[in-house]
Amino acid sequence: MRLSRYFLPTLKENPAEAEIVSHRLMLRAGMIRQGAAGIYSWLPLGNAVLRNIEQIVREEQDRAGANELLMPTIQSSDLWRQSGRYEDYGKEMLRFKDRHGREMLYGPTNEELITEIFRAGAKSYRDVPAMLYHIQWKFRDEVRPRFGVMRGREFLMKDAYSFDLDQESAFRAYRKQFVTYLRTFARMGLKAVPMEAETGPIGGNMSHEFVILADTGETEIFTHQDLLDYDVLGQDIDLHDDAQIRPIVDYWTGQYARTDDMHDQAEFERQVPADKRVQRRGIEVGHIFYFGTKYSEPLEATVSTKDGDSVPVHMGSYGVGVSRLVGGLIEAFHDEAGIVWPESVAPFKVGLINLRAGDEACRQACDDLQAKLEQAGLTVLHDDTEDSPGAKFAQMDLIGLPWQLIVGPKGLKAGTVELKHRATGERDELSPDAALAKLAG
RNA sequence: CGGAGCGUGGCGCAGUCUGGUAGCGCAUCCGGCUGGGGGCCGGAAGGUCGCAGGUUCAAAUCCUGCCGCUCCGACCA
Repeated sequence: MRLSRYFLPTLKENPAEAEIVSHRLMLRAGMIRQGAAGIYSWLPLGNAVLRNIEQIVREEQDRAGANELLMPTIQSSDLWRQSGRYEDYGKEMLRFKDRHGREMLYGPTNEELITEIFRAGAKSYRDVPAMLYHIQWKFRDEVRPRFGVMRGREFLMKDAYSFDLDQESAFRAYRKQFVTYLRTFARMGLKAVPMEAETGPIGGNMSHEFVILADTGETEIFTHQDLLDYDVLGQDIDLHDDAQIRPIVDYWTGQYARTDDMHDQAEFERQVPADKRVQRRGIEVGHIFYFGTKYSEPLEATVSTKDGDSVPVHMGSYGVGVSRLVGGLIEAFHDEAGIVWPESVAPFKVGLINLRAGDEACRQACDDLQAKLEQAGLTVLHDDTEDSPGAKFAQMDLIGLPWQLIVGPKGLKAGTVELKHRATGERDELSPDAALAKLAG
């Protein structure tokens, strides 16, 4: 992609309304534009990141055997009355009427709808266990939206739902998602820690919040260093084998990991040796629940057992704040100059900078490099504009692409280009071919 | 929902107290110079001063009402 043909309205100055670093950087990097309080348009650069995150979440859900579907953003009030939540949810739920006067709502979550879908399609114990998920926009009319996309009113969320014959089977589904979450966040380069959590308005009796580490995060967490060093991606785990995932879940849940509101200093010191105690800040990006038959009973989502009895299914739900993660990732990965994307979610892998757009040799070298990088399957943002070098460096640092490939007339005469690693600041002068080999390899 | 504050060109702000025909920096456009960390010179364009009403010879400025946005708190992915 040529920068001259890419809609990237970056800002040199800080917008006044943005207080926290991720919000500020997202606005400055031209990723989002606010439409109303807590409601954002995703500009091309922001959208690219959102899609990358979404894809990682999707791949890991698929890996866990969940089936993707897509439920609507708008729901009718009927099911919500059946579950009793139409009254409970309060003003956070955006309600309105269609032209026929029917009560509609913009879905803040989907337990009712998915339960109804399952009820209609599953009748027998043979239809469980089942796990369904979708990635869809939701709306919660927060009293006070803030922190940009981290606490917006409209947000993109992955929510998965599990349906099982009994509690033990439901717990297996829960463990599967638990490990899937560890994998999902690890793939984004994040350190995520599951914390025992209050269940909140969704209800139920087992729940973990997944908190990612970020120095600017709003939550204080206390935990054991070993959890942060745990390598889940390095293991070859069969998620469908409970014997393999159970020890992992037991290990994690056996360690001290609490947020400040649940923290007990004496208990912390008792459980964690002094040199392993970690007190850091974090952001909640995922939440998993087991809630049994809370929805299946009132909505009559039952299956028949082998004996011919009809029993309500045991359910769990598993959420990931996809759009929130964009902000969360920036909170975790930024420096003075701007964003520092982990490679797995970066909007482009390489920023190709032509320092002298008017120079024929530079132009040819850059066109050639862009073509070859793209042939190698790498995404490239090629700055082919007439801006001054300083402006180009500053902008490229701001948008945080992992690699900068810098081509200037002086280097070219010497047969070299410069490869800069955004995260470490490391620079290498090497031949264009060597740079290609390093990036493509 | 309680408390605080802010709405003036795309962005950041001054001007409001003390009414007199709207200004600065950045960005944009044109020309030239420059060319490894948001460069320089010259020229240009761009604003119903959030909206409505009122006071006044005259309102960005004073008064009333409304709308929007932000921050702190309570609440949440």
